[in-house]
Amino acid sequence: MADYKPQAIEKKWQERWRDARAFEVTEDSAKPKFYCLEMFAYPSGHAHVGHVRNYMIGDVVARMKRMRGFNVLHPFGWDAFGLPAENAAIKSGTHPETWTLENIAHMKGQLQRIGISYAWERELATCMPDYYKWNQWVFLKMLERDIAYKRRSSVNWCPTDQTVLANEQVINGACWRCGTTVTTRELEQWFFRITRYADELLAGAERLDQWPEKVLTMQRNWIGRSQGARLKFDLAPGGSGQGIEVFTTRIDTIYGANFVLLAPEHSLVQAWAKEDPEHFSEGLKKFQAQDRSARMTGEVEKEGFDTGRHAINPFTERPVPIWVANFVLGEYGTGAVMGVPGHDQRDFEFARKYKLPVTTVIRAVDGEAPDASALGAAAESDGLLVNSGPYDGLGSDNARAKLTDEARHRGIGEGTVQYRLKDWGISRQRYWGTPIPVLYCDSCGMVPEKYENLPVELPKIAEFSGRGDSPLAHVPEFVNAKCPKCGGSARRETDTMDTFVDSSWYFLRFCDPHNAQLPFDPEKVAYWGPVDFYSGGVEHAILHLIYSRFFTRVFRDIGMTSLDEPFERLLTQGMVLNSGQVMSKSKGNVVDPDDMIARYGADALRLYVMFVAPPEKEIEWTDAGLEGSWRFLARVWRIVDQLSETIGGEGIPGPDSVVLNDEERALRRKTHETIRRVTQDLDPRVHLNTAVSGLMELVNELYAFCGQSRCLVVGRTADEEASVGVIERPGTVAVLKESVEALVLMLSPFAPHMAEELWEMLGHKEGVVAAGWPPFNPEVAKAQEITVPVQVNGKLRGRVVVGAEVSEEELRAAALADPQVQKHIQGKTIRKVVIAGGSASRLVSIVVG
RNA sequence: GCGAAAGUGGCGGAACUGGCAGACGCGCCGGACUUAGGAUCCGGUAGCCGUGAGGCUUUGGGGGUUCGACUCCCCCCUUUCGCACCA
Repeated sequence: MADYKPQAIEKKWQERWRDARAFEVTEDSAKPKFYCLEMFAYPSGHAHVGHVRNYMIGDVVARMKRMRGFNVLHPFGWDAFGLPAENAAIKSGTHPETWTLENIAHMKGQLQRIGISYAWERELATCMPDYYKWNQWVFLKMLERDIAYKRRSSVNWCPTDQTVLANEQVINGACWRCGTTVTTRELEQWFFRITRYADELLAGAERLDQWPEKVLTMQRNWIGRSQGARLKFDLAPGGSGQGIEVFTTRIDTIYGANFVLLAPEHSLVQAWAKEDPEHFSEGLKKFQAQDRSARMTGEVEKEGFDTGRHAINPFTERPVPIWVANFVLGEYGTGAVMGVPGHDQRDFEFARKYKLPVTTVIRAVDGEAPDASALGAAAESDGLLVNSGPYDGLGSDNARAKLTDEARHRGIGEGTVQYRLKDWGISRQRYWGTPIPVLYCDSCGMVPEKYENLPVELPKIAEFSGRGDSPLAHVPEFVNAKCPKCGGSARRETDTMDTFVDSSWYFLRFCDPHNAQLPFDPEKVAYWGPVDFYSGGVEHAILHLIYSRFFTRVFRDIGMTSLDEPFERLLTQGMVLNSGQVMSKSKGNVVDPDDMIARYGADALRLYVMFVAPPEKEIEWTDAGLEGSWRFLARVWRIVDQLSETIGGEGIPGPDSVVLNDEERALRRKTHETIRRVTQDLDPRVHLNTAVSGLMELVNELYAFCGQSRCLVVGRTADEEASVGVIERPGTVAVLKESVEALVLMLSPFAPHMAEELWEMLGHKEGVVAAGWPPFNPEVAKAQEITVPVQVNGKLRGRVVVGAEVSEEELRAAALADPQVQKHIQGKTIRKVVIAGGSASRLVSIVVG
């Protein structure tokens, strides 16, 4: 008998897996494919338990699917470009590449010591030229299709990180990475036209029925589709050529539009400010002092000033004043809105503050016309139109259609759809990213780099100052280049791409990671795609997951794949907390997996993290819980170790070919019930915690069985030990063998090293994958006798034991005859007897009165 | 403010489509084994009443539907997350 010593076992199997290239795969049409992926890692240094939980979840799924006969692609890689590497360079002088590669080496070791079954030959790092070359390739394709374009625009600027941020990267007005309040800058920037796919991304979300509803809702809100109309207000007097176009979703309230509001950034405001600088600079001054993010999030009070100009409401044909208001956003819609104080709360507050008239033009279908002034709030619901000339009496829906039609006929407006989603700004003024492959030539203007010149490599030497322009701009040998068109002198673009570009298609590259001709072979992606199971943190609900859906469609449109959606099923795993807080170096509460492996082994660590809570939920780290999992594994080890001599031999007859007694049959039933339960919990449910508890129950049952049948030494007195003999009954040997083997196989996705070791101890030459998932036999799982609970007036009063094939009449008679039940029904009238449930859960419910 | 999810023993959590609430584990209590055990094996463990058989109460609170509700419906409370002037 040997004690359970995880460290030695784990090392042994990790070496074997590596030497046998056990998890490498190729396309194989004989097996169904399964693409299992965890979000790849940013190589920040050391992975803590919170990071590796995700890889453990994916590994259980991958290993289980392999055993169930799937050809499983389970790759891993590194999201290796990004700011922390560059910041480390500024701080310590280490080159970003050195820093990144060292971190990758360390973290790879950590993952290998946890025993994650990756196809390491497919490993990729986005900072390598053979990867980012294809970022540049896609960029050029996007340029050709007008998906990539450059424009000067007002952009989000993080003063700490000294770079531009995409809208998706600004959280509550602050930088997603460092939390600094974001400011604005006017810059020439490259954009990806993700808005072209807005409708498709929205519609596609409807079909993602294996994604968490929460993530889909967040994406829908982010895309923010609004159906409405654009409508032109002419300027008064004279209604000269130029007017003000507004966007509204409530054209049904047009007769209540008593003013027009312009964003301070609106071009007309800028023009008028030139004509009348005194008046406008006075008004605009207070907005300039206001924080942009505070303005965006509505923290500042609604304020405005009168331009002194008027516009004509195109339906009432009356002049209305034009005001500038701080709550109107320049970048949404047309930067101008119509003010309907009776039916829009913001406009109402504005009107009240500046004493502008309020008109009611909608009344409730079954009520009076509400008076917003009396109400103290705008009546924002739909209803029936009043005070609206020829449109009086129409419902809001109907009126919107009619008014939009009328506006179109008159050439002053049209129905339109507006999105909150904006094009994705991808220029970053940083070094450690993919160079944008374009040049600026004095005679040819902007010229894309030629495909054959890719990759445009990052120069090795760069100065890391942390200044607000790209470090590449200070490397003359990079900047100065020849124009690909005319051969004259040209300057290279010195901005690099947002690192979210890298992660938007890496899952496709994994299908063909060493392809030197193309980003990937379309046939390989056709075989492996889409990702069947994708897991990662919910913090990527919008950023990475919407960009990836966008990129997949771009690859589709350039003919590289027929996929629309990249990820079939998404699991967002919960975080690991320690002392109630997220693990972080600064809080000093990180748990390093290597420390836990040194104490309890990787298998116990994996088992604990999988068992303590469902994968989606956050968990609170406890050493005691980990120890409990270790105890369970040691318990499995002991029983298998002790039984291995008896059940590990050759030529043992199976349980179908020997006579079984009641106890043996019961153990067999429990074994098959467990197979059914654990299988379902893993696939398709991914309820990993209950799968583990199912295995624990089976182990408890095995101990009880062995205790009774005296075939186990553990826990006995010295005297008793002597009486523990050789197991004589062939039935006992047969059911124990079946049960223990099923246990070891089902445990193997969770505790792969120990399971392989035990499997070998049981006399098997080939590993657990070759053995396959244990088969479930419904005949064996079926109970011969069942215990049926009996309720009287809804309270549990007794249980009757009957044959599994009992008829309803027999069951009713047995229930009524039960002495416990009798006590509660005696002398009362039986009103009703309900026999409920199918074969799985039966119950008798008696109603007396 | 709007939207979503969730509230179950001392703790983490189970209960698949309305059918035996508290599986499994942690912790705690007891027993066995033992020179000893923080090892191991066995047992107990929601609360209250009762020596016991058993009874009553119990899934955030209140109401409802049903033979039967952790599960469905309505109201309220709490927590977490997301959105937050998008016209």
